[in-house]
Amino acid sequence: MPRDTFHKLKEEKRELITNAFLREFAIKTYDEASITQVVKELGIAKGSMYQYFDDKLDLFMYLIEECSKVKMQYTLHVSREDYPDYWEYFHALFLEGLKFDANHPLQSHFLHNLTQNLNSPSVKEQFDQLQKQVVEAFTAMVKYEVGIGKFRDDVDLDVLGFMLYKLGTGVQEHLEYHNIINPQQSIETRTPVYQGKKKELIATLNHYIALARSAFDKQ
Amino acid sequence: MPRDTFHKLKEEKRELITNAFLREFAIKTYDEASITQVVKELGIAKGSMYQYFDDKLDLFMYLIEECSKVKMQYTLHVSREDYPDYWEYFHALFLEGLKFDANHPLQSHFLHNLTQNLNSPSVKEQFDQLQKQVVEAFTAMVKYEVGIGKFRDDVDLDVLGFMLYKLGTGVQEHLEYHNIINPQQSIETRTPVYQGKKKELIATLNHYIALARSAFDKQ
DNA sequence: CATCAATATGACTATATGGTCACAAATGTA
DNA sequence: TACATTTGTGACCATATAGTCATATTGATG
Repeated sequence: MPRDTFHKLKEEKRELITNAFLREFAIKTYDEASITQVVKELGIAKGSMYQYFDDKLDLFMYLIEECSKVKMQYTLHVSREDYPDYWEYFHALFLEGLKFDANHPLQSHFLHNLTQNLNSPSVKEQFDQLQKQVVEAFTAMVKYEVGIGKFRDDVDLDVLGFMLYKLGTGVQEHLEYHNIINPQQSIETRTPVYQGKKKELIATLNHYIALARSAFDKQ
Repeated sequence: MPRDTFHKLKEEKRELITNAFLREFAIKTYDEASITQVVKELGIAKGSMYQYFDDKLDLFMYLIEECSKVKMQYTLHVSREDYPDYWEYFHALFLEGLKFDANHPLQSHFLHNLTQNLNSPSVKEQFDQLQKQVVEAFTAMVKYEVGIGKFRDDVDLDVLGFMLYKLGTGVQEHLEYHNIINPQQSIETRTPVYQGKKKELIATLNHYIALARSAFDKQ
């Protein structure tokens, strides 16, 4: 948690600082990211940062929380009940992700880099915790779908849940792997990751959904 | 590539060195792994290491290569033609992996840690290259199965390939996530990762295969 | 204006490590 | 034994950064 001092800052300065660090952590590993550098860039003293945050990890967690909040505003709009089918819901979630990316590129960049970022041993614990939350959310969804007879019931729920989680991250990784999106480059050019790639994303997403339907749906 | 000096070493010493570093890289990130420490442990001079290898990366790549060779000896036994069905072949590959793990725990540990290991920016390039090889291998398999009419042909080959790749890594990650296996602990106790967990592995594997059959097979 | 608390500052410390290099030891050769 | 070549050695250097702290600055308050 940031200290009071940070919250008391003028909004402008607070955002300047937040954004500068978002940028740093968006292109570097947690361990690589240098407070010294960013602070120099910002023209503020390093000591000040330690008046705002307990330490590097505190700062990092704050950034995660802020970005998550912003993204939530988008995904919480989408509600399962509005869709007759889980996969249309799943699809809709991705579209919200697109909006988020377009409107908040910096936050999107940061979150894109998070996976790699979090492999640093220094934040492994935090990563495991986050991952657990996400997997559990997916497992809960699966459970619901099985319950209402939409998903198959002959496969372990945990397997379905974990696979659904992997499916979510898989689409993005697929697009990165095939150079359709390039988060690193997008960060440099400060453009949304999916700018001009909406069609490609949706096409790939639909392919994955086609596979997933066969795998998950009760036949 | 290790220097000649290294190859000329007595086999015993060569293995002592190799094993010590396998252990180090099995429990730490590439960046975290400390040559200084291992060398101290081994009781040899740091300078000697630089007579054996160009640098840290050279050493690391050597370890990858050695372990891969050993594992290959197992997986190359399995041939697609001996199975009527891709998934039985897939299953058989995992069983060979089990044998490898049981007979070469150290190498298995190292390879298990490789994924996390390779997220260090210092070796990102190497990781991408390795990943590319693996994904391409899977994509080739998929292409073959589609060709002989076993796999569906209405989904992009790249999607099938990438998903199959994810499936391979997914089973292991699933077991780790659910604490069925614990590579870190296994390294400490120097026991094979899957020791006493064969049944669990196979059960989970079969669940994933059940899903995959529905997803990939031509109906 | 004077006083006190909250902030800002940046030189400095502690800490590690990859890699080098001049020199020592060992091994081979004749 | 005398010489040459290959190996082994470990003190040393360059490098970088998270975090600290005594001090200076600012701002509010009466």
